[in-house]
Amino acid sequence: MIKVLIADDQHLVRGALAALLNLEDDIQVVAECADGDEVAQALDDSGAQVVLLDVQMPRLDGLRTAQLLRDSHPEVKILIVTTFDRPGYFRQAFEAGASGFLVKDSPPAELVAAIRRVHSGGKVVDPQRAMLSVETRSNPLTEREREILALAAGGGPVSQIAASLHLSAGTVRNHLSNAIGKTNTSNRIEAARTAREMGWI
Amino acid sequence: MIKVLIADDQHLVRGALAALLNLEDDIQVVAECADGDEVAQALDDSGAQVVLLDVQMPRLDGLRTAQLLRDSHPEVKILIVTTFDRPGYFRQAFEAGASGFLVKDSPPAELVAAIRRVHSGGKVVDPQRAMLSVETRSNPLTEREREILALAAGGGPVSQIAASLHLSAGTVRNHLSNAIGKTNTSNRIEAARTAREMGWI
DNA sequence: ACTTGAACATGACCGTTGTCATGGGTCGGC
DNA sequence: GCCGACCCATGACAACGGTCATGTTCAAGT
Repeated sequence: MIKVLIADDQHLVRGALAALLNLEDDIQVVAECADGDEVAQALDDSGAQVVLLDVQMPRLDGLRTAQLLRDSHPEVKILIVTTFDRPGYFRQAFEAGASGFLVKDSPPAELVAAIRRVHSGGKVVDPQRAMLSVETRSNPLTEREREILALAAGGGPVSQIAASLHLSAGTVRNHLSNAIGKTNTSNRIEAARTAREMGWI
Repeated sequence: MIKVLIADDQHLVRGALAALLNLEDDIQVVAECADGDEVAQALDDSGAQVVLLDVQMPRLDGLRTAQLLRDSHPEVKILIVTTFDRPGYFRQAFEAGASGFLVKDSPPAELVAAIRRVHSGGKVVDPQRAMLSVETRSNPLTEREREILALAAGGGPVSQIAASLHLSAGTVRNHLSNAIGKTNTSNRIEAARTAREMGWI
């Protein structure tokens, strides 16, 4: 019997997934969490062997939760589930020690198959995702551009970014302009967003 | 036995909800759709009595689907389900003829209760949502502001908006400035977004 | 009839933003 | 050593965006 913990902030989805998995003879949902920061405690109480983590959660998201569990509960297998298939999520998931990555678009059968494979020590990659990830070119942004773009994502004015980096405003604008060009966007906000989606920052 | 149709673009969520509902003795999921434009056909084939519509769907979203079903299948009860509880969704759902509105944060028991109540001819409103909806002030935007804001949402330059309305660029900017003030935002894009979320456009 | 207030339209003003041309560093290959 | 390629930094410049002050129209209230 495979003991599973489900972490998803949407109560309905959480319950529905539990119902789905409990239909399987060899799978049992032993705990549910609405946020990442409840997972560690719930793991100790329930003794789950596989953890299903949704990326989007209010306080502690799935990716950071995975990082923490990797240290505190290294024996537990982690399966990341997400609504949006951004290349950045995919990369970060495995860097955070996850054993599998699944999109919520996948058929239910794939989820149960993934849980079994992960439980037996294997890795799970949505083949469609893997293809897309390969063709995603590696980061074309320079160090400075990444740094500035990350700050620009906060929405603050250029002058503030410049001040915090001890640069002139013109320099910051220039780096942003380069980043905008490289991301095929037309302003800093879109540039920051797509860079994040591509896993470049 | 209550026959239910589920429309949700995420395969996993769809299957999980079906599993959850099929656990109930008096409820049976007879059809699943990945998009709103499949619903009418699936309804004819399955004879479902209650339709579960997710708001977010790629081609034909849940709200528009509800509008169409209201005419083509007036006897079918509609339950709108959504991830994000924007006041606009709530209002539009009932204008589109839905009998119920539920957020995916609700506990699973509330979903089955809602299906039973809707099936027996009642209306279902998440009490928490109803409160929030009442306190949402009615549309503070003027006719012109709404019109311009809707165009601005497309992201086009001011000059283009001005041309399509036969106005000067300055006038358009002025209306946008007013709308920005009324929405407590700091640029046209945010203003358009929150106006849409509030159901003002 | 007069006043008041709201919605609309317009142009001026100024800060912000993105682009460009330029120059100074560093690194690797010829 | 020399040269080209690359990254970084900077200021000039033009375009865009939001705010403001002003003027007009129209409907409601007095």
